[in-house]
Amino acid sequence: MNESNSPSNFIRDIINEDLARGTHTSVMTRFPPEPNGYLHIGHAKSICLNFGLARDYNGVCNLRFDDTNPAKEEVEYVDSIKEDVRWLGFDWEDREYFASNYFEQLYQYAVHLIEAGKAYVDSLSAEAIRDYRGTLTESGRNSPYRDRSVEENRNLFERMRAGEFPDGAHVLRAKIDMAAPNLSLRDPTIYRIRKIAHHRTGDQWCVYPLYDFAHGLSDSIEGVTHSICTLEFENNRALYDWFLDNLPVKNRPRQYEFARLNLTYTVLSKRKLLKLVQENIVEGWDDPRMPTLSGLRRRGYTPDAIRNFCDRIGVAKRDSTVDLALLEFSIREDLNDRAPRFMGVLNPLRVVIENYPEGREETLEAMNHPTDERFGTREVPFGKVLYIERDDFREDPPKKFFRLAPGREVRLRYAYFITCVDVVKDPDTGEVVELRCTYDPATRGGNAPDGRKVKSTIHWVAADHAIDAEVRLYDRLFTAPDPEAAGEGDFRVCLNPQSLETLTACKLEPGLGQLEKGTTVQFERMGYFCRDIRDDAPDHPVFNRTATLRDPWAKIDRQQKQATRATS
RNA sequence: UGGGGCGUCGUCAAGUGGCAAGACACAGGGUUUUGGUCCCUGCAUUCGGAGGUUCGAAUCCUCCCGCCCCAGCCA
Repeated sequence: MNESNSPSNFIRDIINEDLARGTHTSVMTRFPPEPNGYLHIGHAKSICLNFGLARDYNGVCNLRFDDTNPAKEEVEYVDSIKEDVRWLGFDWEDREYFASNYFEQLYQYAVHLIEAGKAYVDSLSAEAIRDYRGTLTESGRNSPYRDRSVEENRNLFERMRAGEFPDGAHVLRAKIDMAAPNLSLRDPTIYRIRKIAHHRTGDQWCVYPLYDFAHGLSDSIEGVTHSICTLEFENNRALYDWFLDNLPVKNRPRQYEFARLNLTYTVLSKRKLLKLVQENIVEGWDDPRMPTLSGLRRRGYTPDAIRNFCDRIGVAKRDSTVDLALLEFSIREDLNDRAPRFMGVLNPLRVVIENYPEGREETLEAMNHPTDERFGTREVPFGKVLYIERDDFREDPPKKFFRLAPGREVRLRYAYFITCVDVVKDPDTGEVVELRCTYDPATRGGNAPDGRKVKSTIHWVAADHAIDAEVRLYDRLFTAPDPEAAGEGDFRVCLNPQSLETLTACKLEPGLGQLEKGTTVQFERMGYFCRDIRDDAPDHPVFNRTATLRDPWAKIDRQQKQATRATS
């Protein structure tokens, strides 16, 4: 039955059993976002779970917008949600539903409850209702309006719908048990008056159902079999069941809860993400530092990488926090296979090849992928003046530094061996501004006929053909593994000041000029970079760093620097 | 102090009475015209703790400890 390579989990166990026992003959799930924000990587977990289950069990998964609160919801969000789910690779076909489609049916269900003496109109204020609810350890008290007659309740509820009362004047409550130890059973509110236009139903309604009432019944209306939500709804399950038990429903869905995704160095709550956007801490919902799907997309993440990540993290009931390194691993793994290689110099250092003939130019052949020849090859221009990465040269090379240094020979990738013969510095600042090198013409293409080896191969770009570009180096948004805890409510105290470093003087090999927006490539030795879809212009290429490559040298370098700091 | 959940490697996570999968991370080594990729190797005598049942327990029982969720007319 399970034909995918998605790992098993407790929900699959339940479905297997339901199918084996004949409780269900088919599976229907649903992804039920509230259109009040953009989707993030945590939603991706839910999407992959729900759509993945439908796919593997030959069932279907509906997309249903849980739009019962007109005060918070907007069409902008429904549009972005659809785009993101589609981008992730899932298809809800014609099953695009809205809880608001069921408002009339839901209203009738509420009337049914009233007529059965199981719901009443309460006229207590919000504060009074809270007061009457009791506490975690003390039971609540019945509202003085709890025993209104069916007639009176029906009449009042009709007039609520008709708009006769202002917001807050009355609510409809389920009559359950004010002494229930489970607070969600203490006569929960199921309808409130909200004289606000709804993004889909306009001003057709001024009473709106609450989540607990609308959700399970919407599941039932659609024929959902397994309604999967996150752990914080476990207490609500009793209420979910109560409505289904007390109303004449045709289908009987069951709710199951799994642990929501937490990621280190990341916040994943819509409220907090909204705050990052509203306070301009980031540049929008699709800022490449955001864990939103639109942000990850703009960063250069692929749907495959995200889906693989979701498969790897599993589905269970215990609260957990996944290491951000696993997400990074997933994108590197995917991009390693599919990203064509190029050379790009981020922090250029000018190099003049002294023995290379003045005015001469040649093109060299480079592989577009080191192990997959289907990517083919390309020509890269070479000349007397080049740029190399500033980090690839050290005047006083520390131990284990294999790259260029005075007197040292390295290989220019796909080109020649060069040796540094002189260092030119700015007379005022002492800054290295140029390297004078010699090349060995016999090493064209990168191999020495005499078999001699070099310890390092570095990337380069020919000065005369380089294109100028802006490159944005992104890093984690927070410095603390748990930004929520670290900030004690204010996660802004642990914002990473280096989460964005903009480099404006980058030199890229000419082939990169034609690269389509939104495509991700590897700048050899530097990482994966995605051509920006928003700020890029023909005369102003912009690249976003998707991820760095694994970089053992960076670690060694850091350790060495720490060691010298400790001894001095 | 009420109710609902959860505790297996640094982080995720299999395991459902027969003797601790896998992944990431980490640490070594090999290959390499990316200090990338790839390939080897190592990494829980132990499953929150203590008792008990059993020939045998992470799995069953008892007690204890810890963590999460619930007092919106939010979802």
